[in-house]
Amino acid sequence: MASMRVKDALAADVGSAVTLKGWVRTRRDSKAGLSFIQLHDGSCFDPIQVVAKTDLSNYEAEVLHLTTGCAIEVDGELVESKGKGQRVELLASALRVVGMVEDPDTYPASAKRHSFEYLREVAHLRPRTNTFGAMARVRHRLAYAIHSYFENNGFYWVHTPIITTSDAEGAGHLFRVSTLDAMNPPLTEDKQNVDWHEDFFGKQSFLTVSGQLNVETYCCALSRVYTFGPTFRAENSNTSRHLAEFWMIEPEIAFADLADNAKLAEGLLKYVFDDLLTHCADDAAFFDQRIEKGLIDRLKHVIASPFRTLPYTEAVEILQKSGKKFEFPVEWGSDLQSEHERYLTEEAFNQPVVVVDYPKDIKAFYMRMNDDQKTVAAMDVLVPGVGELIGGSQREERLDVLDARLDEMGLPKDEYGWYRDLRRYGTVPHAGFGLGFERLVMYCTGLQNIRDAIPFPRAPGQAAF
RNA sequence: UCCCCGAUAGCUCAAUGGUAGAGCGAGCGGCUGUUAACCGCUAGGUUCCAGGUUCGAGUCCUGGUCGGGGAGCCA
Repeated sequence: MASMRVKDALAADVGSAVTLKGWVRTRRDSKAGLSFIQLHDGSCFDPIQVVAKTDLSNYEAEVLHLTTGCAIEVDGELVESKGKGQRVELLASALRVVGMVEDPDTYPASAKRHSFEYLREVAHLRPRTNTFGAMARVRHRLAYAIHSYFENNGFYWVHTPIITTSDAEGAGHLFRVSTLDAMNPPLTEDKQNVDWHEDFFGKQSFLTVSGQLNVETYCCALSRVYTFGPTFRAENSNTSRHLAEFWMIEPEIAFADLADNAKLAEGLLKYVFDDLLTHCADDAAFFDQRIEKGLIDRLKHVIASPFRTLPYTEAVEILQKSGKKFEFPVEWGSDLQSEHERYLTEEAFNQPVVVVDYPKDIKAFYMRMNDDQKTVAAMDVLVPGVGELIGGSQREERLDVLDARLDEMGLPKDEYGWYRDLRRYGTVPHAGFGLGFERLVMYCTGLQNIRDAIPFPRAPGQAAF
């Protein structure tokens, strides 16, 4: 008897003899001499209906005691369902209990609605629910689609380091990595500081906040590269859009400018949205129905719309002339707030908008100076529904300009030795962007809290499981 | 980190300062090719923690812990 996934069984021919293995969602008994068991194994959104009749040897002893969460194996034949709601069902010839629920009365994820807040407290069981099973599958498919897109377009995946010794990337607080004894660290001669020379790497080390600077080096050799891995921010920010540990996709392309960068972002987003709607149709339908109405139409709208490029300066003028009352005033030189971004992409244009050429004072040192000496070649991709999804830039490839920017921002040049070397030995215009993976998952599922878009969320004070 | 809100049964929530309640889930029974079924019965509580006010506190006050929403920061 062939062991099969529920997903395949639901599509298989009537008459097939199969074995299915999974967990019980619900059990309903009929005194006509049978029980209906909804069995799921995570292979797809839908469970399959198992029909267990009283002639099973363990019907009284075990089947009638199955509750939500029990693990079972079922041998049987796929038959046309006599009831409504499903094409086929599994008529059981044998049912083996693999793992019972110890105390059904206190099973934390019973067959009822639970709040997302509660399920975060039982993160080891939340994948058994519709929403988090679907989230996990969508997450997988998005990651797969991202790799596929890059593979199809000649990119190489570069594994940038998790541990770095650069403490001057300027992207928030870092988590320290150390093997020193926290209770009794070695001190410098004057006893005023910890002597980091004694630490594992001979200097201070941290968890990475971005793979960008590293991936630029491979970009300037392999031409088209990307990173896809975890990043860490020790910011004490407690919001529905921030995590201490999150995954980021950072492509980097050589011999390319900001327009090429925007085109890449557009191509990537459209590809992964389309792939998701094709390959996770059942999960997408669930999110569209139960989490955010109109989700699928929103994604289709992005797929069908050209992305509009809009210089920051024009964006500010549009916002100022909009007559719209914003909580924060709009003026040239300050960063766009979320409400401004939403207005531009939702009301002003109703299409994805790529805002480019931001004032240099609000952007990072490595972004390429424009000829006006006031703006840099940075871009934010704004999409209807959430606002900013991607941030990127053309990188400063001219060493003298880069050095001037480092000086201007008070950053130590000696910390950027290898980064500056790239500009001395065959420098080339290049560009890239960062896409927060969990924010992409949020956008594709409608989930409102980023902690529900990752299997095991890490946030200030939260690292159980 | 700042502002606001909250914490009562396994879960979701009620309860004017005066005997702690319901729905779901669970157990038992009934009924039915059922669809998060339906009907009945039963069990289930240190009302987040520590103080305080009061004849009396789930309720009011102070402090703490945890959670949620918003802001800042960003991806």
